[in-house]
Amino acid sequence: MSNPPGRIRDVAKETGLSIATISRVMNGSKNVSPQTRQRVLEACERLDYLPNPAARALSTAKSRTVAAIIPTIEHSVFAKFISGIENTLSAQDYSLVMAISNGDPEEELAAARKLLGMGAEGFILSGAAHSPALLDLLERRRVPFALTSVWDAKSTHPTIGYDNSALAAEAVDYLSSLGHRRIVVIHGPLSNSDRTLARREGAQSRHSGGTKMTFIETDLSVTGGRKAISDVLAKDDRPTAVLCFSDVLALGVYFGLAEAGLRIPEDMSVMGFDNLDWAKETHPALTTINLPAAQIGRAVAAQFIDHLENGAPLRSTHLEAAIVQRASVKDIRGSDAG
Amino acid sequence: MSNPPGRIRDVAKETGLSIATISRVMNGSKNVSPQTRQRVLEACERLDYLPNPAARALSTAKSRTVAAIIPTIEHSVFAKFISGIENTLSAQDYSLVMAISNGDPEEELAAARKLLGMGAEGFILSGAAHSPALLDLLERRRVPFALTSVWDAKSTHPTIGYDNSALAAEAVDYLSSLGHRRIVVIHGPLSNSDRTLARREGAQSRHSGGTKMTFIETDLSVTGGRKAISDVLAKDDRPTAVLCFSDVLALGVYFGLAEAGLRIPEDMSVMGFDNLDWAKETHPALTTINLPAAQIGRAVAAQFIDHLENGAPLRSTHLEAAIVQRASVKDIRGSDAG
DNA sequence: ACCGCCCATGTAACCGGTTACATGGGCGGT
DNA sequence: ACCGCCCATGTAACCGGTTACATGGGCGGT
Repeated sequence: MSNPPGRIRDVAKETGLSIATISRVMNGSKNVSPQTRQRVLEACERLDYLPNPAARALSTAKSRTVAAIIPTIEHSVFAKFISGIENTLSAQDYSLVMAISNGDPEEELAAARKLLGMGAEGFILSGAAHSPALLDLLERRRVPFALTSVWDAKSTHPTIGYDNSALAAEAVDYLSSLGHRRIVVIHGPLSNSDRTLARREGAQSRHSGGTKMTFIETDLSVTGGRKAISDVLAKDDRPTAVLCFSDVLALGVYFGLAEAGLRIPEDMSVMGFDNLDWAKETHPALTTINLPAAQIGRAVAAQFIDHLENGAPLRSTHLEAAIVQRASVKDIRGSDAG
Repeated sequence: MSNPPGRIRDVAKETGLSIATISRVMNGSKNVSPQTRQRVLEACERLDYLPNPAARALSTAKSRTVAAIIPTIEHSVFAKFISGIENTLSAQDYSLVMAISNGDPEEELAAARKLLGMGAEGFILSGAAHSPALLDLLERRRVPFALTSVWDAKSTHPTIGYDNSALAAEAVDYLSSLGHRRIVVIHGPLSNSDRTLARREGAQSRHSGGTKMTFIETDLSVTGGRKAISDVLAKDDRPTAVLCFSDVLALGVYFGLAEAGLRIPEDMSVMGFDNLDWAKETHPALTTINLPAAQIGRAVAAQFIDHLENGAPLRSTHLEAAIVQRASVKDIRGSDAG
């Protein structure tokens, strides 16, 4: 029957009403009599009518599309983040268009142009560092954007996330409080990851007194973590604890230590960052920092909807992240006081 | 200057040309003189002009939007798959809209309606089993779709992926060939996952002769794998090999065996399915089946583009998946011939 | 020198919605 | 009984592109 998808004029014809009334029903306008509404709804059902989103977007000048650019989707933290965004957006009939930047500001800029060309009317960016050309582009076009997975009260742009620097400092404090004085920090590439940089700076801020801290940069992967720990083991001065700025790296450390015949936490303590699903299942269970990735996704998406529908300003929002104490860090106070 | 985003009529005014010519330049039509083209391009640059995608979609009746529905994005295999789709699509200025069904056909149907309402003109579905209402909906609206991560020559719909049943059978054959006669198969929920079901049936098809096979259904997570293996260890009749229908489950088995003080593969062999990034880094390195997730994503996206642009039919495509032999499976021929 | 064709460009209709404004029927208040 | 207001509904312009068809200038062939 309706070979080309039903159009609003078909529904009007079917019901004997005008297209304006059909449109009012579809948009939940109040000035429609209940009988008419009912009649229209039935006709829509019969004709399988779905309003054409392009036509709607054109006449309302609203695309109901939000863009997100993430460095990678293969890291679970970002997958959860995207999933949180997607859920919240689609519940309000918004679409998400996303792009993957591989952490490269130039790729990010190119992706943003594409997404703009797809009608995105809001941008969810990851991290605090971006090409000035990108920020300029968005500002010139008056497209709102937010920086996520970071929280920085001093930023001139809205930031929604946690305080990477403070969390890393907290992790070091935690290890110190349990008597660890020789700590190796393993982290992913600093280039193009301001979040990693912030964590490193936070850790470094605790680099005082009797604590010796060494930083190792490696690939952000299980492989990277494993490589890093084998380098550590090759040297003489072994740390008592390894702090990884991602659970993925910690998993590599687990395998590296297992291969070397070292036990966690008896021979070496290991702490992660992320609290991925499996972190509680490792052997021993991984002590880590719980990052609320899905929650950030939901929060930022909700803010965008509120902004686009009601003009509510985007607000910087600090989400809590806390240490989850499990079994991979040992209290070595007294036993090894040096 | 251009507070509202530049429109095609602004560019026309700026260059003294008509909107038709501007449109021709933007679409790469051949009948435009080089000087004019140049002049238009410069004006577009100056005015920061990007064609309004809604207007374009409305007048061409093409949204350049493809939908993908996946059961979850938190499993790396799907994250890679989506990433493959997204890359290929965006290179041709198509957008991806995606939804997560949690493996529930009703949620999938609801999501599909939303995505249709967002203008999707092609659907990438996961697995072979879907609500009849969904298939009916898509067929009635003449929206093309493909079933992915499965390959079934007998399906009436295009399937793009690997043969889950054959791969599982191959895995069992491989274990048998190394002397394993008591095999436990650990898999995720059968309900709503025809892919898991196909694998189970494939394995079962080898349930002949002297091989004893036991199937355990659990959550598709590290936790699930760990729970399953601890149930196995609690019983008397221990298997010589554990085949997991996901690397994630295998990781749980690794931790469960480590906790029980059992060594892999000396005390028990473990085999996975997926070949996730970290599989080569576990200790011992995991023998598994390499599923070409990103490749499927790229292949299906490329087919959709070709279909939507040139009318090329969607073709069922069989992608190779092969066993990756690493160190987690032991050859026990001779040592334990019973 | 002139005719005709081709190519670059323009005109205007159209895609399918939304919404400001117009219209008119019915009901309440006097 | 009549007036006026309100509410349900309709008319038509508009959003910003694309494209079929129209137009006219210049060049090549005779």
